[in-house]
Amino acid sequence: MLIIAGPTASGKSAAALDAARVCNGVVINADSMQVYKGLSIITARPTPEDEAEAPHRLYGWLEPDDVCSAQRWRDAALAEIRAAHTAGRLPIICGGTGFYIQTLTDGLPPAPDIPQLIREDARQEVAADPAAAHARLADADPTTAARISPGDSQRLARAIEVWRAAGAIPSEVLNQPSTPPQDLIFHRMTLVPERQALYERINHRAALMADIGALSEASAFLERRLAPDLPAMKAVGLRELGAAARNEISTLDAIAATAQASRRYAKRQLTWLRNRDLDAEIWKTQYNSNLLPDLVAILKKIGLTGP
RNA sequence: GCCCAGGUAGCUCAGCUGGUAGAGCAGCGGAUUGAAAAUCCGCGUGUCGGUGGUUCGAAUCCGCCCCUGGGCA
Repeated sequence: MLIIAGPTASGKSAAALDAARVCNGVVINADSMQVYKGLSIITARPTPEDEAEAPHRLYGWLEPDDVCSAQRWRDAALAEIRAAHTAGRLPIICGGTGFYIQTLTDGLPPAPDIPQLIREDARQEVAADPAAAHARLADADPTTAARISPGDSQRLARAIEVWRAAGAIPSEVLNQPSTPPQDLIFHRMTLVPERQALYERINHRAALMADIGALSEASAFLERRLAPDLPAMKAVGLRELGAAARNEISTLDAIAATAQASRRYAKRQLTWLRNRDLDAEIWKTQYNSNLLPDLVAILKKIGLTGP
């Protein structure tokens, strides 16, 4: 199977679509926001026209108030990969959520299911007094506390909910070997555009989104009045574009804020790709060039397509 | 041509009476063990317009020059 990664706006989707056409593939989404319905423009999902050209999976497959997770995505992706192989198609994982892809390639240690009540309690405990929560964790589980910054509310709450749900400290619960799938061969490609060109592309794309209806998409989504801490509510630009739709801020300001948040996101992705995806083939790309010939050459080299 | 006001970080600007400079924003590096487009940690990145001078010492005082904005002609 093929994995195409890269920061936001690096051209992953187009590359994946090209690859799918060339070698009878099915594109499987590995983006934590594109999994939700109702966020197409804002998350730059492949268009219906794109989707008509090759099978696309795990795009918009969850309701907006649903909660995806690395585990959940991994299970679904593995099922899609098996299905593709059964159908004689090449699975092409495409997305910018490095953590999701890591759970696929490296596996994930088993962990307890967290009852909703425990999850909420843990969050409240951390919100009420982060320092005290961190201190309690440090008391029981110094190893885990040491790797979590006291200000990192998300990981702190996670550690506490595992602790509560499992009835054992996280360093014991999670310290089990993860098992990567033994029967899958991963061919990894990472698209890395030059930084300035990437930022320009991001800026341009933010303006384009507003032109093609991002404001009304955002306001329609926000009218659902979902809990603000649901994952889908954290899509870059959602709040800003919604505020512009309600005339609370100018469209120009919303575009600028969206572009800036996207640039910061892209920077974090690049950090991940640089330091985590060490066995990936790095593709230093330029936007004005046609990637297809290189892509075909690589696919042939690794035997994923005929002569 | 003359008179004002300015020229300090990528941007907007602070820097009192001389002791080789600091805020915000932007940016950069890193972490990432099941909500990751999330969450968190770290970092000023500088010919103080140029050039002479005064001084132990100049972003700061003085001369000349250059540039920008405004005003008067």
